Amino acid sequence: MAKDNTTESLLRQCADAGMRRTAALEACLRVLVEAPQPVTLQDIPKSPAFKVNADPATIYRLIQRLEERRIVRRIGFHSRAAHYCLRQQHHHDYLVCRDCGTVEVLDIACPVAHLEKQISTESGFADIDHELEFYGRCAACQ
Amino acid sequence: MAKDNTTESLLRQCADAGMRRTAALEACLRVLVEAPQPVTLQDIPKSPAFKVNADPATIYRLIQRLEERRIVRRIGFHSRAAHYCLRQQHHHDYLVCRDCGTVEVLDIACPVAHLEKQISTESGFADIDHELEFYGRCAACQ
DNA sequence: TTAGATGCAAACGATTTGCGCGGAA
DNA sequence: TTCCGCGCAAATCGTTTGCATCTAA
Repeated sequence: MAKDNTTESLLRQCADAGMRRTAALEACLRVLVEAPQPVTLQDIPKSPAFKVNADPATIYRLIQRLEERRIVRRIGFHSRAAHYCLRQQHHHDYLVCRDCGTVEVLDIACPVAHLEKQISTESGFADIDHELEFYGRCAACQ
Repeated sequence: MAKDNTTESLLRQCADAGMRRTAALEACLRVLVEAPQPVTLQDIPKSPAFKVNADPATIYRLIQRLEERRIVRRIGFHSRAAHYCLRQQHHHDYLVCRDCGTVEVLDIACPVAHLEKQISTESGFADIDHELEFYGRCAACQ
């Protein structure tokens, strides 16, 4: 498979936002498109979908630009490293094991999306989104 | 003011959980009791409520033990440093500015507490709690 | 007396930044 | 041709750990 449509459309979106079309950018986007769950900066070059060489600093700066342009979303979890996923994908909430760090994507209707507008009005904050994670001990760690 | 009841009761709780009653522990607890919002490890010794000298490593290990005993809760936000607050205090959700990092405590009934049991049943995870933050741009940063 | 706490200093891991070269537009 | 993006290397920052000493119980 060369470039699937999704990666291609993201690349166009990046170009429209003033980013140059480089091999590293394309590789990062492809990893994000194929990732079943949020990835860390170190995960990215390890993915088989990442077919070029790139310096960690380059990946860092790319993701930073993608985040500024609101193409990717940063997620905290509780690990030392930040995780990232595409905003274009459907919003998810997560279930994380506090012992082993396993992340599961929750398949529930997000229960708080409707609060954003209300909070925005009451607080004066703009561009509100949210992050919701459940933490517990997974079956294997109990 | 010497030792308010809250700090004193936490100290007892710690003793019951096998921790020794030390000056550093008491100072940490007092800072947490008085903090209007979650604090970082570096914030703790800067607080006027922290009246002794203590090494960062000591504070780190104290908070770690308090977290293991589930006396304090860790919160991610998106800053580099983790934040901590007392679990005994009423659970809160937060509104954070993505530009300046300001944290506001949200005064809303938490909309997801009731989901924890359901998620626990469906996933096999135990001891579930959650973290919910809204991110936006505060009035000053717009 | 003695297991748990502390201080000091060094190790770590994940970014984060400065700089000069190279390639997309 | 220009300016953005890249690799390389060094600097930061927030922990995290090893070890010898101290002290609450």
